[in-house]
Amino acid sequence: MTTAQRPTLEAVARRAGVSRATVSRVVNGSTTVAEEIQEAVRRAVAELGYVPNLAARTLVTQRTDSIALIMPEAATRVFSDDQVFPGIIQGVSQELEAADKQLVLMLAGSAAGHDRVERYTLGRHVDGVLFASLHGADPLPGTLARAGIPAVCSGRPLDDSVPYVDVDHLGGVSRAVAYLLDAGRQRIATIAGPQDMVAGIERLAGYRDTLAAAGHPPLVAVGDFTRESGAAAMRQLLDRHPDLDAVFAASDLMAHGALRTLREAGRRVPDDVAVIGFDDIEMAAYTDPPLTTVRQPIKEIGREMTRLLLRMATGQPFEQTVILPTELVIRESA
Amino acid sequence: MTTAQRPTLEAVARRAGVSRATVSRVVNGSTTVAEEIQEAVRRAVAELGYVPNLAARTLVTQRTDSIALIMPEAATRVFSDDQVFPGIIQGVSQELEAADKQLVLMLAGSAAGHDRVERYTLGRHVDGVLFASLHGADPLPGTLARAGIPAVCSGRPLDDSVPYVDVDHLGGVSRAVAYLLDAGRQRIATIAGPQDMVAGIERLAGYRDTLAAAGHPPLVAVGDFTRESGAAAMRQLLDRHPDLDAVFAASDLMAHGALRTLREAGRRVPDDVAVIGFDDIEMAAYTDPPLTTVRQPIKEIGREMTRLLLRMATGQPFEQTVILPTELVIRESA
DNA sequence: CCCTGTCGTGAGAGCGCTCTCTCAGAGCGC
DNA sequence: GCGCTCTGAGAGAGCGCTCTCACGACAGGG
Repeated sequence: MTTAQRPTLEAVARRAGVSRATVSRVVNGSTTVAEEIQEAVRRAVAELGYVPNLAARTLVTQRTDSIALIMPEAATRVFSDDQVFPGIIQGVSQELEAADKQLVLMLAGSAAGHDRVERYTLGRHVDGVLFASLHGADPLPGTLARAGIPAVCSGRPLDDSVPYVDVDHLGGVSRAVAYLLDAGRQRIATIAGPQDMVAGIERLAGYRDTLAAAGHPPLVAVGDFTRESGAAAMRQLLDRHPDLDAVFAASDLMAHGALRTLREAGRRVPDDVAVIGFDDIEMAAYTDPPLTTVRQPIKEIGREMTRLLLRMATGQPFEQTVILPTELVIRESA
Repeated sequence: MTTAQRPTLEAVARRAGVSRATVSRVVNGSTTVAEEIQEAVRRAVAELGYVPNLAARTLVTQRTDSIALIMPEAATRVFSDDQVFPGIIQGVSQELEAADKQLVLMLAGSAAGHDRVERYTLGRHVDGVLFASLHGADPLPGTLARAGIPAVCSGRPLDDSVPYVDVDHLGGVSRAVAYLLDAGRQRIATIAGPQDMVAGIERLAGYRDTLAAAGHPPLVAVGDFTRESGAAAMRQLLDRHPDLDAVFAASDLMAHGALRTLREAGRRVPDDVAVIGFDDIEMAAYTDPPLTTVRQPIKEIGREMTRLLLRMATGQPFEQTVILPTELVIRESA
């Protein structure tokens, strides 16, 4: 334990022959300080290797210069290989880096974990809170909003309590289904996601609407975004509708599971059954056959959430809703 | 902005009819306070919804109760779908939660990002630093160690400057290769990982050693842990050694790429060529055929790193090195 | 020439907490 | 009954910073 006492403002001030206040002004970029004094202060800072003590600053400014990113640890989507998790983090991180703020990551798994998150965020230990893939109707965003703590969700919160960033699920799904229809597919089924998550709900709605508009009946099985659930749902669909000739899966992972089931059932893809997924994860290009899918800009979600939050935190005008575009990526499965 | 003034120690003290010091004692779990007074204080805390101001506490205790996890943003391994990243975070997070500390996540991509990490960690804004998959010979761990700031790496740092946690690469690889030998494979090739990363180096060494001990010549191609590189390396190997009958790939992603190349080349797996990967990522169970691979306990790495760091930070005795076991998972590709 | 305004700097008061030091009072031996 | 130790609680000093306010110097207008 080297106890090399770190230099304080005081030390810098003495060395530069000015007052603490002046050093503070220079360090924080005030323009009202004479050029040569600024120079002297900066030299002293460099010579002493001065680094401001954030705790002391926080104590008086009431800013922490850090924001929390809350992720539900248990959520299937988060820790499987669908890359939503790393993608969002990466986006958030980039945007925070530009703003010179810190990222405090909290995985809220257990009930105890949730309490901890609540204590920490409501205790104003961060300047704002980002929620990634909310599970159901968590009251925390609303609570934070009421406490005046900026918060942003990814995906529309069920109670509309805070601003959110989401992708155009409906548009993406609609394009995917339209593509299948254009290709002459007659019996288009879907493997839907969990119906307590916005992504699950919206993607199913998009499927229903587009199909209804074309006068086709919906063929629905429900999964939970995982491969296993996709494989199981596919079996169910084949049982109930042996004549289906296309499937839209609400996640690439489920599409992957479906692909396996189809192969086991002896159906050729895309000849017998066309398959389209959603997400465009890394793996989608490497399935057999490569997966046609709806790409969503995950990293952008993280970035937009962060931008929105920072605007809220600094009192700038901000939108209640940001919707990012999705895109149909054509490969070989459809 | 609701400016509901948050209650301070002072307020709690007044309400409970005691001094600030006593409230502090109760809040921090000192035992030298009479039971009924503790009770009164706790009631006041609950009634007022008091939450300690961490910044104020940090200012005097010099503890921040948070630790930094540094990840190289650019590293191929980190943001592809090999799940090393989420796995480590999850492990770290669980262990920190138990210790009631916060996780500050920093992605050090650019040179500017690296500077930022250095300033932040050397500025003692965290109680300790965790490095995930170091790239080459980063001097930062050593610098931190010299500054008396606890740090732990995943994988042996090239300069041995700080304690580290790693898995038993050699043992795992050795078991995999021995398994291939036992199955009567004669021409066993490897797709190695990048040779500037410990994981890449050690896994290749394990392959060489085991093969040499059995009197077989090494057949080596080098990749960078990604699918594409695995596919390319496999092509190279088939070109150079058309008679090979087994491949050990240093990552599942590369094994996946190799699988595709082998299929394109008309080789059957495992009949013509046996394939073994390393990592046991989620996807390994879903390749065609399902991948035999060496499992490494990623989440445990995160947990062990954190435990080690916390021990260092609290001045308890700690090991310089923790090696976690690997395990051969037999599926169908070998 | 004085008064007012402007600009740049310093003095000093806290921000909310912990921790040392002090002190009151209880218990006990002689 | 005196003085000792011991326990439990309070007083008060700061941790390092920001920010308001005051103040001196100088310029310009009356």
